[in-house]
Amino acid sequence: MTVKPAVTDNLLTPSEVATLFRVDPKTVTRWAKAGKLSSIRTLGGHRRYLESEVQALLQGIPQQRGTA
Amino acid sequence: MTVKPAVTDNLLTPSEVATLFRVDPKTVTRWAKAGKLSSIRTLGGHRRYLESEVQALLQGIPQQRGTA
DNA sequence: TCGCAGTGGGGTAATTTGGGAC
DNA sequence: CTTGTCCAAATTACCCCACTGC
Repeated sequence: MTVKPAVTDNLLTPSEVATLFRVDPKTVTRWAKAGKLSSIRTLGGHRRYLESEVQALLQGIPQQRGTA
Repeated sequence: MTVKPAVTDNLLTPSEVATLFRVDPKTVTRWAKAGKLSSIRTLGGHRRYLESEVQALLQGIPQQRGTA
């Protein structure tokens, strides 16, 4: 059934995502605040992003919501 | 986090590519719109170009499509 | 505990976008 | 046909400082 293994739910730091997109870490934070990127927060308030999410976005794959 | 594997191509900003080609950023944008240049967008809509692609073009290496 | 690098928050300047026209 | 410049708006980059993460 061509079951895809794990989704590599690896967490990336703002600088990691920023490097991937060639933007400023602050910009990545802005995306998270804008709700364009899913973010997990540490107990200290820092954000962490899903690598799978970032990879999908890099490929130009929008968030598929509702496959009606 | 200071070092990261280069699993992704280096991305250039419109002004970077424009400087490399000695043209206006607007012209670079037109190339992207014309499909002559591969480009990925940031979540904000800004374009980022592959340095490998630009370098290849700068060297006069046309994109072989169709192998006709 | 200390220190270093990274991160968050706010604000401002610079860049990029989009379309139309010459 | 291609390139450069005008307009307005949106997005991004860099400044400060205080705190987090390791």
